[in-house]
Amino acid sequence: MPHHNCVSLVPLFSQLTESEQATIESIVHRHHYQAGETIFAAGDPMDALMIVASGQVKVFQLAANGKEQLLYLLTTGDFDGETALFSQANHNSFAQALMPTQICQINRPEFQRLMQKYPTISLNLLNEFGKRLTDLEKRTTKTATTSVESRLADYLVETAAQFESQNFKLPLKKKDLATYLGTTPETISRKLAELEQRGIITQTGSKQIQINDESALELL
Amino acid sequence: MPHHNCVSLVPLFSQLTESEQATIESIVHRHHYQAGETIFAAGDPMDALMIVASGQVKVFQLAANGKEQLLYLLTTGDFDGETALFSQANHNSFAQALMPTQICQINRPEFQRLMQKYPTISLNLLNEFGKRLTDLEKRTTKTATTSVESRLADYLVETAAQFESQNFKLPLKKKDLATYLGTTPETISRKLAELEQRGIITQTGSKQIQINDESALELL
DNA sequence: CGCGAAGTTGACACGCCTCAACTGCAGTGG
DNA sequence: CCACTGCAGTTGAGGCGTGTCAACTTCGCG
Repeated sequence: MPHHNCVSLVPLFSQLTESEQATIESIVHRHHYQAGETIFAAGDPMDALMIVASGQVKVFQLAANGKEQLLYLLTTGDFDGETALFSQANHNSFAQALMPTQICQINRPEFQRLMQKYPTISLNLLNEFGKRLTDLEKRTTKTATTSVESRLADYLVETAAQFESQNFKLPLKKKDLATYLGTTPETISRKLAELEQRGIITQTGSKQIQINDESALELL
Repeated sequence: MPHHNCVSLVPLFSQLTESEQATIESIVHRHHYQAGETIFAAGDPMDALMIVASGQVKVFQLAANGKEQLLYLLTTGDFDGETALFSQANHNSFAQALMPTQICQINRPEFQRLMQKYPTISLNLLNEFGKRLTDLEKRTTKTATTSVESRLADYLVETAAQFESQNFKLPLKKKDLATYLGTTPETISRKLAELEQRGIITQTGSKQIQINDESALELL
């Protein structure tokens, strides 16, 4: 099996020359996970940056009552685990592979050396953090202030934008989509049925969605 | 009126020598705001780092339906506006002074020069971003998965920890506390009354809270 | 002292969660 | 290749938490 190149996938390193990237590639540790496997769990020591080379990873937290909250869905080129690459700390979330997934890791000391050597990396990291903060702030506001219907509509519009198509397949199980939107699978099911009945969307296959009236979705 | 020193207040610059800090202090722009005044609004161009020298600032978003979500409460030494110190962008939130407040600002180009000159600043910034992300992730999970009662209890415990006392004054109006916790003033009022009736807390004065049974609060 | 904002309390409605039963689908092994 | 099993998704009935609206009280400040 050919080794997937991780480093070149990540915007984090994109300003570096090819030979610099190759150097980094050589200090990376590779792992493979099967669908359903746990990559890290809350409480684990956080000592490496994790890059998704291929596959799909869900990052989530568990509340005290056992309820799950999906925080991020990582695909090729995404990374996580940076939050405590500076100070020693433990993970406060879980990461689980949703399909066969290749992961590359760079452990803390090595990553810190890289940041010192190539200051552009910290700038990229800062930018990425900024994006995530902005995104999370928006999500927090949405979940706290609007109805499930709005949030779902919003999600559909955003997802269509990502796929650049009004007809797409949900990248998540409805169960996971529910925890992402802060609701339950039952409610998702009902709201989708309602949107379909109103003619705003059509559910062609399982997870296959066709948006008929985007403007209707946008005004919630 | 004596100029408050901003730079030395902020952990961001704490590794620098006094003379370096003094240099930075000299390029800072000062502003004064009265209670209720808007510091920036969503849509404004974001071109400066804002440091709170004294006073209190609330940072919030407005949802499409007009509802408010309190994101951060900034006090002396806190800063904001960094998210787009790298790429040009607009604010997506509002900032409003809650009392007479001194603000120091460093605009983008100057801040960028500083970061180049003193790499320690970007590391500190990275750390701060990490903390905020972790905090926001936790809050998102809480609001999405637990009841208002839990969230309020949690908030009380955390606030008591900050004040290092079981008897403290809420630093916010209940109205704002409500938007922070993703609920309404009425519900806050009722839940506090309920906690008091259960003997878990006592409300001595307006906004004055006395925690009687912290462990009861902790298990929601 | 008096005004306006903040906070309280009650009645009410409704969105959404819960629980449970049923259906559909995919993977597995006989 | 088809039954078997288990999980994903659907649908229904019911109840609870919390938002809403309105009236009243209290607080804070000029």
